[in-house]
Amino acid sequence: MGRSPCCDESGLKKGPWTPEEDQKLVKYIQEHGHGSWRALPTLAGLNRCGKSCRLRWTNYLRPDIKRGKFSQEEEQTILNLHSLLGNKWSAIATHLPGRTDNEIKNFWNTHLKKKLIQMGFDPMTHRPRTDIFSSLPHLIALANLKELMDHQNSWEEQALKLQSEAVQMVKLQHLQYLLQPTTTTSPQPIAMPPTTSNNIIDVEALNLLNSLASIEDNIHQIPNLSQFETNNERNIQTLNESIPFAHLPELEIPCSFLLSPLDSENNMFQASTMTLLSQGENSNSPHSPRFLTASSSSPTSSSPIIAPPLTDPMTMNHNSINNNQGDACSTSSSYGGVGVWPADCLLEDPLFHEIA
DNA sequence: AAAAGAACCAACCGCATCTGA
DNA sequence: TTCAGATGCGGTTGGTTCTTT
Repeated sequence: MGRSPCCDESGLKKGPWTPEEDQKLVKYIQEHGHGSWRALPTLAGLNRCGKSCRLRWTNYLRPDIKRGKFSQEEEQTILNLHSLLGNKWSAIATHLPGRTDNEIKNFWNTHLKKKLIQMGFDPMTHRPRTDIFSSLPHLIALANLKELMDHQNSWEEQALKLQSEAVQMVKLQHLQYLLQPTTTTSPQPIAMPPTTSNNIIDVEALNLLNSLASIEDNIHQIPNLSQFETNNERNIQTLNESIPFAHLPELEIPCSFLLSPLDSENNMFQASTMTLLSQGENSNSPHSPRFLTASSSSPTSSSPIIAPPLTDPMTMNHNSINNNQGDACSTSSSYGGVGVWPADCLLEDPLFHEIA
C-alpha cells in the first residue's frame, strides 16, 4: 500500500530527457527488457527514478508508437469510446494501436473537448448542454417587457399568457430532468440497454430543444404581438404534443446520443438531413415507427439540435441499423449513418462486456 | 520585429490497485 | 489476512512553440 518512494528520493534527475539518456534506456530495454522498473535505472546507468523511465519508455521511446496527427477515424473512435468509458485513457488507448494514453488524453483536452463545448455538447456526458434553461426566465421577462411596452394588453390576455408560460415552465423542468445525466462525475453509461420509452424520450427531448431554439428566435424577431402569440401557441402546442405525460412514471435514464465526426474543415457540426427513428405512433400508421426529421446547415441558435452520426468503435463502420423493433435510432445523413446503440447490438458487443 | 496570448505536449505528482511474501 | 513494495493511471504543471496583435 502507499505510493512509491522512488520519485521522492533526492539526487535523481528530473525534467526533459536528453538524447543520451534516451539512448541508454532504449539500449538497455532492447537487450534486457525492462524487468523491474525500480531496478532499471541503476542497471541501465541512468540517474532517474524507475517511474520516470517507465513513462519515458511507454509514452515516447517504445518502438511501436505512432506519431503525427490523429486521423478522422481515430478522432471518431476516441469520441465514441469516451462516451462509453469516460476518462479511461488507458482503456481507450488499447483500441488505438500505437497511441498512448497520455497522447490521447492530451488530444482530448486540447482539441476534442473544446470542439464539443463549441458545439454545445457537454464533453463529459456527450449530450446537448442544458444551459439554455438558465436563460429562459430572462428571455420570458424580455418578451413580456417588450409586449408591455409595445401594446396595451388586457388582463385576460396577460393571464392567458402567464398560464401558458407556467405550463411551459413545468414541462421544461421535466425536460431538464430527462436530459440530466444520472451522476455528475461519470458519463452516462450508454451500455445500459435502452428501453423503448427511453428512446422516445430522447427524441422528444431533441424535438423540445428545437422548439426552444425557435422560441428564442421568436423573441428576437417579433414584428407584432399577434405573430408572437401565434408562434408561442405553436410552441406550446408542440410541447403539449411532445411530452407523453401519461408515461412519465416509466421514464428512466434515456439512452445517449453519441457525437458525430465534426466537419473538420469548417469546425462545425453540419448535417443536411437527419431522421431519427424510434418506436412510437405515426399519425398514419400506429405500427410504423415515428420519424423526427431535422435539418441544419449552420450551428446557429435556431438550428435544430441534432443527434449526430455514430461510428461503431469496434469495427469503425458507421452504423446504419434500421431496427423497427424500437431499440435503435437510425438515420441517413450526409455522413451516411446515424444512430443510437440498439440494445441487442450492445449486448453482443465485447466492449460492452468489458465495460460491464 | 517584438510582445502577448494561446496551444501543445512531455513529464511529474499522487492516489489506486496489484502482487507476492 | 495483512502489509509493503511495485506498478498503473489520471490529473496537472510548466516549458516550448505557434499565432495573433
